[in-house]
Amino acid sequence: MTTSMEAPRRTRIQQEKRELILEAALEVFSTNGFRGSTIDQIAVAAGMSKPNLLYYFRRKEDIHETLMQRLLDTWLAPLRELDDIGDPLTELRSYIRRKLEMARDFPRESRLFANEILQGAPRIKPMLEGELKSLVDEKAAVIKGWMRAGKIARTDPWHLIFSIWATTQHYADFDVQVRAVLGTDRGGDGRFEDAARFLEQLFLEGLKPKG
Amino acid sequence: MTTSMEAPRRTRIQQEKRELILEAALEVFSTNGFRGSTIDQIAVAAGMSKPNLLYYFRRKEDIHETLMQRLLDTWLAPLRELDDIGDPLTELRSYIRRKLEMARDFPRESRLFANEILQGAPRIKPMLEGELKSLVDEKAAVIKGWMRAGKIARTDPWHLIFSIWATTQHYADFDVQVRAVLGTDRGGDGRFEDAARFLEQLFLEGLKPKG
DNA sequence: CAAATTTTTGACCGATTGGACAAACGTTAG
DNA sequence: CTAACGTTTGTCCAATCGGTCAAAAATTTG
Repeated sequence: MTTSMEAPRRTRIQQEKRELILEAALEVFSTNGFRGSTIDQIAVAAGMSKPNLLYYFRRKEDIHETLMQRLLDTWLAPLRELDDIGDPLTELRSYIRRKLEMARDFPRESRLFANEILQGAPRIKPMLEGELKSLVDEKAAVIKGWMRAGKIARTDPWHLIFSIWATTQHYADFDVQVRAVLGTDRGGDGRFEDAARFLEQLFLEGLKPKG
Repeated sequence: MTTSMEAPRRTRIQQEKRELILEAALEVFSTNGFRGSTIDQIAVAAGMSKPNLLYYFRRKEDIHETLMQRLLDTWLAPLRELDDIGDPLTELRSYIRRKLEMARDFPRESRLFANEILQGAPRIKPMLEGELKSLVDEKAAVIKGWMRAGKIARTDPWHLIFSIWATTQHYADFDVQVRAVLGTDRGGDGRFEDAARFLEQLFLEGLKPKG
């Protein structure tokens, strides 16, 4: 029930310290990118010495890779949950809400992913072309079904998914800009509820004035 | 009519070489980020030696700063053009189209900007809180006027602007992912026209099925 | 307890980095 | 031609980088 082949067989201390390092590395990598981050920064953030850190992860890349693998699992979970059962518009609305909640609750993960993609996805391109494409194609087919059934308006399902990704992750990746533009008053904690309300209207009804 | 106080007084060679360097630096910075890029990479891309490059820009930061200043001018031009004259829906539609064209024609500039914001905008935060906020607030007021006049549906103008930024720049910043998901067939040159059609429908009519 | 094992550290290494500098080279004006 | 000025380069440097290693310290095991 846990996981997987080839048991890592780790001690209690290894478990804890590796977790500590990954937490610190998420913070550092997500704000400085891979090349912009140093092992020393991560070690300091994790409260240990550089050689000590390298005792748990032999190479800088190993930390990044581990982080990336974990990220991708949780990151695509909301899309996996998009289901054919239930009302299409409700289904889409909760997908948007879930994605927005992830941007609010896991902004560092979002930025880590954005950094990787921005730089051409050197480490995860195969996954994008394989696993991700399959998943999106599958869900696009579901959405197409809804369109054929007249449940939602006809459009391009792929670009629809892109637009949901873009609008929700924007609040994590461009957080500094969003805060700066909204100012201290509107840029406070309420901005995610405002965003949720806006996105719901945008995706459901668009901007055309009602009758 | 050109510009500004404190004349740089540059020779013809200086003009040309500085331009060459900035072009090369845009390429390198936009794909590797500031810290991830080396002066040597830029020098090679510009076809000159590292000391030679440093003759034209004394520090790595100077190149980045110059690039950033130029970027911001052209980057906000479409929003500045958003005008109170003309039909609101048409006005918004052409703003979206212009932004999407910029993502298509200047993806490196978009990625350079995204890199800067992702890392907390250390170099341009004052500009975001000052110039950018003023501009957005001004345009938000224009949009609010349209809403009061019943020309477009009532929503949050700020988040509307964010969503336009997010959806259009997505095609530059996340280009690798978009291509990977669409595959070679749909990921070709037509993807920007597909995106334009989709975004137009999304922003005008949303997803609710017609009658 | 003591032996075996795991964890931590200080010192160190070669490679790369941003940048300095003087000497060489090219260009142009008189 | 030549002096003045602008351009280019090879060499060098100190700092930082990712990573190694042996030895010390802590922990677990018997």
